[in-house]
Amino acid sequence: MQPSGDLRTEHNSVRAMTSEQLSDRRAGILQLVIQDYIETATPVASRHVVEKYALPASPATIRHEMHALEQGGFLTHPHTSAGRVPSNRGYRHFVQSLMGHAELGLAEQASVRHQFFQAAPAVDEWVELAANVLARSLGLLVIVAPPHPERLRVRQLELISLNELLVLMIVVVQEARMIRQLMPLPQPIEVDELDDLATRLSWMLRGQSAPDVREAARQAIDAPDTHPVEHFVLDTLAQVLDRDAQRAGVPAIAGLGGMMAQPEFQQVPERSLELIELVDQHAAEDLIPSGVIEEVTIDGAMHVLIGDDHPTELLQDCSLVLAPYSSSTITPDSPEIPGYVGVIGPTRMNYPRNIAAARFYSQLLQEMIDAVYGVSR
Amino acid sequence: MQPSGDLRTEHNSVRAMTSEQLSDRRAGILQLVIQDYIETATPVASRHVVEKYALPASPATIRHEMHALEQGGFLTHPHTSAGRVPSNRGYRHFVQSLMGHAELGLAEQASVRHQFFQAAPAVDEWVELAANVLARSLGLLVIVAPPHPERLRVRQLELISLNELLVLMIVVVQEARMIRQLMPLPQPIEVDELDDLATRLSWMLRGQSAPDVREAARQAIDAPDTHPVEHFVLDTLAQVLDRDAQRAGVPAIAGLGGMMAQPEFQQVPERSLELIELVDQHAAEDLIPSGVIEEVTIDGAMHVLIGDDHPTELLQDCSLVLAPYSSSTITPDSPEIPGYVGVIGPTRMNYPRNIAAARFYSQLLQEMIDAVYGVSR
DNA sequence: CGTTAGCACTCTCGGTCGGAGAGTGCTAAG
DNA sequence: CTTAGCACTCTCCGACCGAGAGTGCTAACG
Repeated sequence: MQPSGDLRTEHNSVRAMTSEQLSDRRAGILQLVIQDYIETATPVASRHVVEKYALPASPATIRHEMHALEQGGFLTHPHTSAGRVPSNRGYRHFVQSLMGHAELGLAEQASVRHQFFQAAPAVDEWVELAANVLARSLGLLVIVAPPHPERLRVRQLELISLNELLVLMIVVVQEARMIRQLMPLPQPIEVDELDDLATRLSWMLRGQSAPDVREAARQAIDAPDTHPVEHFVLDTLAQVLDRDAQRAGVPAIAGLGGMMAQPEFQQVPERSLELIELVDQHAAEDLIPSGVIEEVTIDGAMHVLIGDDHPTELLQDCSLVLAPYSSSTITPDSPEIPGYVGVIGPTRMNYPRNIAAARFYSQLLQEMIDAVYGVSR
Repeated sequence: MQPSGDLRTEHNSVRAMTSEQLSDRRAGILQLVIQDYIETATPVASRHVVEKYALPASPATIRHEMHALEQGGFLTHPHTSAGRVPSNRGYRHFVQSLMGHAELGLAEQASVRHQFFQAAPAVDEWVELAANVLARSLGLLVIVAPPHPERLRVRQLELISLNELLVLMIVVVQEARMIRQLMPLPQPIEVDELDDLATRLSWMLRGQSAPDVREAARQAIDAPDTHPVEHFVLDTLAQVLDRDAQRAGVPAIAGLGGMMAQPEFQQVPERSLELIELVDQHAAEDLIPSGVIEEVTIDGAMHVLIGDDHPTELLQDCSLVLAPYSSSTITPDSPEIPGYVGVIGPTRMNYPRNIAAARFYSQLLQEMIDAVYGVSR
């Protein structure tokens, strides 16, 4: 799956706009208003926009247009005598039609790449790094998840005796992850015997996943001449494979600080508190609705959820930019749940920049993973 | 080092109190005021305390005593017509002399133990778990760090060929940690040769730490008949040992949500924001002053820092309970930096409970580590 | 001399009021 | 269609006020 330039927003099937196409000027004004509001976070007044952008029209005219835009549902104003604020619909139209396609600056791209090549070459590290760097650069909440296989398949098994009754099990799986597990034995075993067992199982299990291992464990129980520890090891291995398949996909979350510094969170303590609590508990599943993850798994396209698209009440006034990516190791017999780069911020977020950034980081992560894990022999 | 029941607070050498010993009644009132304030977070009035605790005296009398306590520096009041609030000195006296010795309830102890035995047996997991469970139970910020050796010593080395030019290096160190490192090779090497190299180096390096490995690398360069990859492997190994010694001690932080829910943070957005930012960046070193860590490394005793003991301005109105612990694997030739369980909350924290909890968790962690890693053969 | 009732005093808190400022919507003229 | 003018509305902010809460002081009492 190649991250496509294609952009999905919810509601995009609903072409409610056909009835009232926006004139060029009107669209231009909408764009200016949205850009200005994104920048200043204050309702934008007709007069302000005229002066700031040196429009060839009077405030009254602009007011007229703004009024029309409000009728169309693209703008609102918080009270009679305040400037205009984009509505969710306004943002949606902005993202779909008004805003151009942006890329991250080359200097920034280079600097980010540099940091990634400095880091230790492990997916977890990259994911963590991506979340931190991106969060810092955007000042928003960033959630980055690694792609992970649905099932892990054994590649190599090592058993290291720590003492008579304690063994360290190391499993290298096909997907180049590594799992370690301390294993207290039910009965002692000789070091030599343990080594033999490890090499034998390592051969036997190559390419197998949890269900296969379970099957092997069942057979080992029936076979008369096997060491009792063998069954125990197989059993533990199966458990560990399952457990780690779960754990492989845990996302990194960063940027709570920047997020809380956004003006929309300064005044609403109880909403802030909820959000802090979610992040504190690493509850990524509550921050990114599972429905979108499913869609993304199927179509692999970037998604932008704006405002009340969001099912969680907590994030009513927030938007989510989600850029999925997969490793190229994906094959029919080892299906994979894609990773993603998610940016969460107030609906008043810098969409062009955030979308470009999420796309760039997701592509970079994909590249990095492919470069290192892509070709296995 | 056994976590001792001994309790240190800063300033405890200063016996400024000798000049004015508190009468029994006065001390009792101080205790009531502090307990009440800890419970309610509102300034406590003379009348309130009389009614709530059915004191055999009138509000006026209590007022008199409170006045005296204020003269002595144990209480303050925020403004003329508010109840009394404990001062830092008041808290300090409370912790040192007034509050009794508390233990965690047996039911809670059992439940926590249970959770620990459920978890995967790895120090990192325990540390993470301890931070989460404790934070949730106290509703405060909790920082838990694992003890970690100053130097890592090699126990076993594995080299797993992923493809022609990419090798996964796995180092098991004496301290039962495991390090993995992906290593792009400067030139290809046969799989058999790689296996040989691994077993040979594994023997050769057993018990050695980074400086020794560096030395070995230097010798390998001079020796004429060694495969050029050998030097490269040794070099990487030395780097990795150093890097991981750093990384081994990273603390887990949890409980920001509960902390921000404390009334003292509801009204002060900019202070909250700073704190959120520190936690977001995992800046444990800014939350726990390094001076205390040093002291703790030397004397191994619990410490309680109250209010302006804290050098960081940010935590002026906070207290820190710090319970250090070490693994028993510590020997003269492998010095260890102790781990700790730290609880940070407003100075108005439940000291007896928090101290008991920190002590219990630190002892539990020590037990767990000793049970699994203590005896190595 | 310690204790207590009484009372004046002080300060916060919440609500109301009013003026300044900001923007809009409407209207009528260009 | 555009625009100047103007009335209207709503927020924001500071001032003000009264109620309530608690203290500190004083004087009387056992």
